[in-house]
Amino acid sequence: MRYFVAVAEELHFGRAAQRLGIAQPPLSRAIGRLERRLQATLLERSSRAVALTEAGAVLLREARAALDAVEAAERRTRRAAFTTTGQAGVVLVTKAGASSDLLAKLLDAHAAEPDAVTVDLLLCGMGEQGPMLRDGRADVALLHLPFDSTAGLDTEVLRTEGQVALLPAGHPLTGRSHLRTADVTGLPGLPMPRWPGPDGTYPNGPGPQARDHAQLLQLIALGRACWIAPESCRTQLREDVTAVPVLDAPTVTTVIAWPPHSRSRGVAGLVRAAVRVSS
Amino acid sequence: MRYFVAVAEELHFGRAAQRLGIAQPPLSRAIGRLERRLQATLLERSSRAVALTEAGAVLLREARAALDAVEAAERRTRRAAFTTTGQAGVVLVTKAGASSDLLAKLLDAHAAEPDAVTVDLLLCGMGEQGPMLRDGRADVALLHLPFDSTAGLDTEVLRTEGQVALLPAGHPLTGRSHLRTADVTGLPGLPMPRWPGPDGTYPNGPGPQARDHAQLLQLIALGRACWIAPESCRTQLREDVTAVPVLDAPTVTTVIAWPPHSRSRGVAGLVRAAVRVSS
DNA sequence: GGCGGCGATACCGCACGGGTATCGACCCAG
DNA sequence: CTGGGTCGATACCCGTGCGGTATCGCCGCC
Repeated sequence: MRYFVAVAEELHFGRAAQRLGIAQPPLSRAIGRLERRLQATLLERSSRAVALTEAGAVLLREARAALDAVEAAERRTRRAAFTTTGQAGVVLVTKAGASSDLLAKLLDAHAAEPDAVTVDLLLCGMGEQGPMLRDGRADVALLHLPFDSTAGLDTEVLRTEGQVALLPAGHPLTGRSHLRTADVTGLPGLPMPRWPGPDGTYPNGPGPQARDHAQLLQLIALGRACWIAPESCRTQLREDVTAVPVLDAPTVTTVIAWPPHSRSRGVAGLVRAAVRVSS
Repeated sequence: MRYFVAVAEELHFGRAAQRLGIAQPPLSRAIGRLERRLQATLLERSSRAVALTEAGAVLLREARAALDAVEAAERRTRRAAFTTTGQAGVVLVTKAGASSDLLAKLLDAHAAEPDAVTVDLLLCGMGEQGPMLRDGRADVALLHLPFDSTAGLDTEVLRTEGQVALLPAGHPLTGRSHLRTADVTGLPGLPMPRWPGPDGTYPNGPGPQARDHAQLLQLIALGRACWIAPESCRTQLREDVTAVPVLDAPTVTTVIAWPPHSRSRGVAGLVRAAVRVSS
């Protein structure tokens, strides 16, 4: 299955074999065997190009999920065995820099519980929490609707908040008590920065490039950019950046999420602490 | 992994090997290899009994999910390949006898769509829809909250309804315009029937045994039982069974659900038809 | 203390997965 | 039109791994 996913992604047996660290002939045979076993034509080979069939597309989706599941099984078991203390640790993943105030309260409250298990923190980029939960690198996540997807996860809502515009201190708009989205998009000289996607490349378009929150805040402080972010980011602002509420920006909901089948005692305890802190 | 799940469920190498159709020594070695590969002690062998360790319990949960995922991948791919028409069929699973009016409307509406795919129906017992979706025997399900769990599934609400008490025609309570739960529990001579669990055995206690809806209705008509069911069951009632609203019974919500990663074109079309029909 | 149940170990054979060499089909350039 | 180059399939060989049978070691129990 790993083999098939590699070929389906590369659409090229040679490159796929290279990526898998094996030679090309065994790969061809493995795919052939898989097709015979499933009684399905997965790939259309036309001697110059390789294309996915309908059934191949189905298998690609399902196989990715299945591979994630076995990877998760391995990783979680390894971790469970490694923490020999009897208390299995739990890995909590969240976007770097998001909800840090809530996170701190959550960790404090949880550590104070009598039966608290060890919590390892894992910070990631935007939208990577889902895959992390699916393949077992993490057990619980903090997500932010509507940006992250909770598909396939169990969740508890922790808080909802409005958003604020981040502007250079002293900018004319900082005198206003509130703004609308239209006020801060297309400001001359204050574009929204571009973020790198999951593949590390920046989208085309105007605006400076920012790799993390520190760079973003510095760009704003220098008067080269503006941004819209959840209210709670105010606790992490520098003095030379000002926040002004944006009334019509979408409300941000912070939720704690976990894969439904892996609700271990450790996960359950952390979730309980989270809802208690947030209410 | 299949081997480990078998051993973990039987807690006995000999029986597990028998169930797997292999001899006992290879099974012992396979588990040993797995433990070495994961660097974890999964089972506590004390020469007279086998017990799960903490890590073993984790792996059991995760391995079940993983095995379901690969089984689902195999099944869905086979089905996608088998329907050679270009249009991949979709399997819809629901509890036998539940929401049959809505189901009929849904199937009609969907069949009338221009790009409708083939829909195969699969009827199952109570609470079996989740596993069916997980291991690929079905692609979409009709669930009924709060009885079924939607953990790990994407859903759309189709309708919510109250519940009614099913009583023999002519019973004194059928004169009332509405009832409360307490009115129908513990009625002398009219107990709630017992249903077989997933393992096929009946729970202990009073009340007659009923294996399906026809038996249930007959028991009610004969004045030997009563029952509480969603309102929509009225369309399937016999003349000798009367329905009376129960005000404080929990509201039943019918939802259409599917595994989030497998939202194929066929599934999406069926869901669209469902929400259109229900609104 | 001997017997029986149960998991682990020893040893053997086959079959499957991987590697190298080569073929056959096709595109393209000259 | 033909030769080189690319790419997947095939042929053949080898080693490892998995499964089977026989047996051991341990422990509870009659």
